[in-house]
Amino acid sequence: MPITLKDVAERAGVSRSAVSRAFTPGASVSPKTRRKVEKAARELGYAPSALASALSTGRTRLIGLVANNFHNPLFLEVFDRYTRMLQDRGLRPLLVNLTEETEAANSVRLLRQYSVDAVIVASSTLPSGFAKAFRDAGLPVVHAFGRRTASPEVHVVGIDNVECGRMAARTFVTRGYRRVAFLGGPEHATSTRDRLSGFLEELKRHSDTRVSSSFATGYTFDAGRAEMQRILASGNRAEAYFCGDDVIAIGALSAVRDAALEVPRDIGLLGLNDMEMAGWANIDLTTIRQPIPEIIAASVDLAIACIDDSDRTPESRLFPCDIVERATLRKPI
Amino acid sequence: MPITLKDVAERAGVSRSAVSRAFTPGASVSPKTRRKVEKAARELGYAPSALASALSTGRTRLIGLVANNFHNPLFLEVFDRYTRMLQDRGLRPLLVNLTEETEAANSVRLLRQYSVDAVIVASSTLPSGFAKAFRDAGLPVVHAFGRRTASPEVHVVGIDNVECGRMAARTFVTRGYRRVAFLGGPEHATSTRDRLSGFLEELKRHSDTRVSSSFATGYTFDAGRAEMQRILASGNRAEAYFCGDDVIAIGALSAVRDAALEVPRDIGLLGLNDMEMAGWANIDLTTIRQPIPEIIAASVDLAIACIDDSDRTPESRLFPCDIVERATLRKPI
DNA sequence: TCTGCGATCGCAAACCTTTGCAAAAGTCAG
DNA sequence: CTGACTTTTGCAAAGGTTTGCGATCGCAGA
Repeated sequence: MPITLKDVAERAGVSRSAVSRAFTPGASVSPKTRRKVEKAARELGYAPSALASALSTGRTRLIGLVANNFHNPLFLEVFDRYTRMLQDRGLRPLLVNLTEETEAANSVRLLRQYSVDAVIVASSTLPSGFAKAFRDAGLPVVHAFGRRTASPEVHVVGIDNVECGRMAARTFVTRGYRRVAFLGGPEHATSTRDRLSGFLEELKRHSDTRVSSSFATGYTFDAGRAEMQRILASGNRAEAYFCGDDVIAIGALSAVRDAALEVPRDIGLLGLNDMEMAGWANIDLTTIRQPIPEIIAASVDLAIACIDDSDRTPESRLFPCDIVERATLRKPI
Repeated sequence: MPITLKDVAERAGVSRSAVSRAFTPGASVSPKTRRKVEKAARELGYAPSALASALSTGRTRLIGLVANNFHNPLFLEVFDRYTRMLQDRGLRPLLVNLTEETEAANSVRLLRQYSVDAVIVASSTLPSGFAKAFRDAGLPVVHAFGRRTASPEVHVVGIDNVECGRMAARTFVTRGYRRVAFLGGPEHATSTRDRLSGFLEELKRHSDTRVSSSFATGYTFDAGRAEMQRILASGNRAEAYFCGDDVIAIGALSAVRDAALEVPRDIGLLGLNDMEMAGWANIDLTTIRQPIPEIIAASVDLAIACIDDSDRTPESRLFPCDIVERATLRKPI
């Protein structure tokens, strides 16, 4: 039923190889045959089978895009950019949803069955065992939004969470906040811990500041709101909070407003990520922008590089973040 | 390098066919050979190549998941459910991002190259030409979140937008609103038009109500906010607004609050979709819930059915919506 | 006309699996 | 033990493409 190389070859009066070469950039074909082939292909509506091609070349042009966070709106933007960037480079994303998946072996089997050329893990919370399992299965792996370690076992692209913590601390200090706090995501998450440690480290240099910290139970609106409510109820609040994520900050913001407090007059909030919603007029969250486009571009480029050179030594590429000035923090003094 | 059928066959001391059959549910294999094969496969870490299998069977178990809306947070939930539901059925989503794509031919070529078994178009705004182009290329197509037409050209799963409009109208009437309005998405979108026509139709039966309508320029927060600001500035506002989408409603809500008006005392708002955010405490939007899980399940089931019976006559499956009672509309009187 | 040399071309094998068919093995009754 | 079955097994072809290798072509120079 479908049109194959052979059909095109017959119609164009050339061999199958000629047709194949006409569709392979850089292959040796005379302009004349190329024209004949193109004409025949057009008339027949031929589309080369990526499957068969993959079988001979060993390249599927399929990239496993692994994610486990489908609740943070930021990831919609992430998917948008990944799919488009991969498409632009002639690659296709095979989306793998690891929500509730605990067994790396399953995902490995799945990715190997479809012989993806590489895997991009786009998650800050996926246990590192997964990335390692993929690598051990011989798949080139890039962990985007991952954590830099001293001797990385897979390629990592992301931000320096420790430096983000420092940046938050400096931001608070230069704006005259003296009693500050960290309102993180889940305590065990490595990103949370890194941000906190940078935050504390930088604040140590300012002996006139007091700092406290607490953790929301998840990277969600409700968790952020609940934690801020608890803080406010305790009657012992800080002047400004560095939240582990925009969505936590937005939850905290709602708790603050419900308590009839004003932002930034009574309490300051600083988010992290700069998701689209942070810019909405009713939120207008001052936040640390994570350079998503750069991270995504770098992870795709790195994945492509790994395909050709499958055992290049793992590297980490970290991108600097910057403050997006909005309305939930006092201006610098 | 990769382990193939042949390697397993040699190690198990059986033929390649035996191995293949051991992995094919329902094939005729003796328990003894099955055990031998399974043992060898396990020891070798064999994963059957979906590609080669696809080449023989003509089935890739790949489903093209086509979308063009990566800004409405609702779609994150949609992707989550699709990927998981497809995974559960042993199918894989090949995500195709059609943002800014105007030429259906490109997408057709792409989907044919990877010989997807079926295509699910998940979009309420994609021009119907795309779905038709896919169908004309011989691909089974299901249009989810699409529009029912008298004689559908592809399978459609979604909601009855006209009925949603009527439901909104009835809701307003039973709560004693007499000056009501429609604040739709882009005027040309068929979903917008259907909702409006149902809304107007139902209100005709209530001669004591006055109705007006206007349109946001897109299904976005900013567009909803801008349109509501325009309305408020005109000094001629209605008592309650039926918004074409939650995100528009949330934008409108922010404009209302900025104008120091109170919801629902001064102005009522009704959304459509019930996205996760609508339930956030600082929004608490009364809205018409679209039964996403049912729509997605039905569209996947339909797609699967189409694979086996590729020219079954197109049908539409529409699901009823219901009101989610929250805090932006008066209670029924 | 003949030689030499690239450029182009076609053959056929290879990639890995499935499956129709026929042969082999197993089962069971008589 | 035989014959009539049924179940299991292996062979080989098929599916669509790529690619190494040897053959052919076109063309320039002698």
